This record gives sequence, C-alpha cells and structure tokens, in this order.
Amino acid sequence: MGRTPCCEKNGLKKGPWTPEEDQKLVDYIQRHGHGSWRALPKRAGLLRCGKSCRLRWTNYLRPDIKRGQFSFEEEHTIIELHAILGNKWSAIAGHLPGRTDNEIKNFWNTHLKKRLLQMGIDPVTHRPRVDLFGFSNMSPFLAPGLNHMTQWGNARLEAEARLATEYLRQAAMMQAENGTTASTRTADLLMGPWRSQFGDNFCKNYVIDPAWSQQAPAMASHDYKGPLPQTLEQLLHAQTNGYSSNINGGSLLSNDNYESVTKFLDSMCSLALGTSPSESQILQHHGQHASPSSSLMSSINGPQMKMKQGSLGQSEGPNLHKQTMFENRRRNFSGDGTELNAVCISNNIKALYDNNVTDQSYNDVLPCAMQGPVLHRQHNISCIDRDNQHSASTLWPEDQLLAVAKEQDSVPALMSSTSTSNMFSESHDLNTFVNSSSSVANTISQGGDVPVSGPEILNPEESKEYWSTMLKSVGAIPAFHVISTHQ
DNA sequence: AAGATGCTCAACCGCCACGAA
DNA sequence: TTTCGTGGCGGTTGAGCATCT
Repeated sequence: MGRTPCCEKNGLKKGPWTPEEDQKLVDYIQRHGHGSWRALPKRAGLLRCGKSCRLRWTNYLRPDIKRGQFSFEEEHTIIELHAILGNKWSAIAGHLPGRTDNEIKNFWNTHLKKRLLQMGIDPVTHRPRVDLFGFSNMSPFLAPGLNHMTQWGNARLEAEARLATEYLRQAAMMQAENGTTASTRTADLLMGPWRSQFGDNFCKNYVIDPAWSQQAPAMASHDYKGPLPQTLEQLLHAQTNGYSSNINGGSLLSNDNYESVTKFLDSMCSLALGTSPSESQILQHHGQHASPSSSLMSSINGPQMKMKQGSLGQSEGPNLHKQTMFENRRRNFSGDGTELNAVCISNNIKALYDNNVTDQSYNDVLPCAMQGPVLHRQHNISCIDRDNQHSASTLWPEDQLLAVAKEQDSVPALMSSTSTSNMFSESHDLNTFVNSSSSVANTISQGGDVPVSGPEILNPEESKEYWSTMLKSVGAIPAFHVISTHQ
C-alpha cells in the first residue's frame, strides 16, 4: 500500500529536461509567474509533473542562480555553517546568494566532505576523528557530546531555533510595552535561546566576543559541568565553579547590553532558519549607536555580536579583558589544536585594523564571520605569558608562521590558537602584518597592553625574528590547522 | 582500444509542515 | 478537529563523462 504519487505519472515525462522544455517553462513563468505548480505543466504545455517543474526552475532555470565553481569564501561559509546547522542545506543556502540547496548539498557530498575526511576531521561532528587511532568503539567514552549534530537532529534544531525566535519576539513586545528589560520574565525569555541545544551548539562553534563569554561562561565552555542557570540574571551573577566573574555586580540587562544580547540572539536564530536577522523592533527603543565597525556589521549576513562600552571590563582594566580572551580561547582550542571554528578571533583583529580603533574601544568591535576575499593564507596567532597577565594576537602569513614553528623548541604549550582567516583584503597585506606584529611584540615584551598600531615598523625579517624570540620567551608555541590548500 | 571504475550533479522520491476547507 | 492539497526539504539515484588499467 504505497503512498499516492504527487501527480498522475502516466504519460508524464521523466529524466533530463530538453532545451525546448526549459524554454517553455521559462516563457510561461516569465509571463504568468509559476502560480500553482500543480497546474503549471498543463498550462505551459509540458508533459511533466508540477514538482519536476518546480525543481527545474528553482535549481536550474531561475535567473538569479550563480553558476560556476564555489569560491573559497563560499567553501568556508559552508563548512562553518555546516558545523552549526548540519545538513540543513536550505538554511545554508540562505546565506549563499545565488546558490541552491541542491548545489550546496552536492558540493558538500562530493568535495568538502572528502576534504575534511582527508584532514582527519569527522564531517558530521567537525571534530578530529578518533577512529583514526583505532578508538572508534571507545569514542562515546572518550568524547561524550562530540556528536552533537547527529545527536540533536535537524528537526529539533529547527524547532528550537523557531522557539528561540518566538522568545525574542515576545521579549521585544514586552520591551515595547514596559520599556524595561530587567524583569525576571524578560530574562527568562532571553534565556530560552541560550538554554536550547541550538544555542549551546552555536556557542561551541562560534567564539563569541570574549567579554561576552566571560558573562556567559557556561554557554561558551566545553567543559562546564555545573547546572545551567535558569534565568539570565542567575547566569550573569553566577560565580559558578570559578568560571564566572561578577562584573561589578552589573547586569547585562542594562539598556545598552540588552540591545547586544537581543541582537546576537536574533542573529543566532536567523542563522538556523536561513533568514536574515530581523533587525528586531527591540532596537528601536535604544536607537542604533554608530560603532567603528558599523560598516563592517552591515556588510555581513552572519552571526553578529556587538558589545558596547559599558559595564564590561572597564573598571577591571585591560588585563582582565585579555585574561578573558585567553580563557575563552583556551577553552575553545585547547587539546588537539584542530578546531575549525576560530574565525572570530581573526575577525576581531581585522575589525580593529579596519577601523583603526584602540584597545579602549575593543568592545565595540564585532566578531563577525565568513566574509572578505582571501589573498593570503593567514593564521591568527595568540600568545600569553606564564602568569596569564599579558596576551597578544596578530595575523601571520602561513609561511612565516611555519618558519617560526620550525624554530621552536618543545616548550610547554601554554596557549595555542590559530585559525585560517579569510578576513584579509588587499589593504591588509604584508605591511599591515609587519606593523601589527612588531607593535604587538614590542608591547608584549614591555608588559603593556595589546596595541592596535605602533610607531615601530620592522621589516619582515626583523619582525619574524622578534616574534620568534618573543614566542619563546613566553613559552608559547603555535598550533596549526589548515582548512584547505586554497591559495 | 576497450572495459572497469570513479566522479559529478541533475533529477527523483518520500516525508513533512502548513494552511485551507 | 480532521482531512486534504501543496510546497519544501533532505536523501538517494543513475546517466553521462572522465580517468584508470
């Protein structure tokens, strides 16, 4: 007893479309629109079922379809999104203009999946394959929770994202009605997305703004085992297992930060659903503050997070902030050093350079992902001294980084985090690298703040030598992870 | 040169969500 | 509340082509 077919099969053609059929379909849709797909074939004079027509149009004949090879940026985007969304091809396609879900699915199955496997990365979990070492049957014990995407399932993911969106909508309504954000009810609503497995997964795959992570350590940490706070207030004020610091007793639900939280959650949900962030009504009550990175923000259609100047870290001084950055990175990159998802750190640096902002306004810079042309392979390298008092990051061309790595002795890996960056544009070439790296190195050596720009400009050789010395002095070694061989 | 094998991707199939009746 | 029609989605297939033996 089979399911009734979507249309009457008898007499209907199957298989590849001929140019004549394509022309008929295009002509009809251009004149009349597609209307009811079921009725279309008859009206257009086609011996096809409506489903076949719809597929042909959406996957092949639609005028806004982008043809040709996937760019590196597109590849990168697909990998990033797949780490969060799994096989939700339509949601992924929503972030790649002109690409269809079918095309992305095919590309994943025929290219990207194989490439990840060759790199020793499980294309389902986006984590290193333990079975390479013969531990496959032990993996549930060695790495519980690694198979997050398969465990959760796409349906649940989408359901949670929709639920989270609804939470946000309600929160926005309450905000509009009451003009206040600090009610327990609002906090509960905002916590909805955070508490969902989707939120957890999102946080695992995107390094959130470091300052924010300090406020929400339970969500950003892989190894947090404590009970999840049940409200945002609890979360923000929790001193759980030493992970969290109470920032001057301040609340993230102050007006300024409320905007950030809701904006971020909105973006998070839109990512899951393949829609554009709603630019929710929530913002209307606070107005948009122009930040140095606002142009950058507006150009991306991906996860965004803005932390405003406010209670976060200001009175604690820059070192607290840097320690937070380090803690955040250590949580996300400790272990095997093969995480795929370190984009945001690079993005912070890029945004700093783009906007010529100072460390003081670092909190205004968005971590953003998946945009910008690739001209050089870059790695974001960070280091921190043994007392966790000073840290620095910069982007290194890969060849120089490898050269330094070769020179390294086997010193303890106090930290290591790298990422492949697609963030550098033409204006951020080797000169920028030299400027930044020499400046950072100088500051580190003097025990000072992480700078954004500095007066000293070393040539590449000097810069390389300086960094090599500095890295050894702080006992840091870089770790590498190469996403692809793209040049 | 010819058969075997591998790869790509357009197209199909079945399931599901959703809205209308 | 249930049923039905429709569109959308993800998994899978298989024809056509390329490469290997």
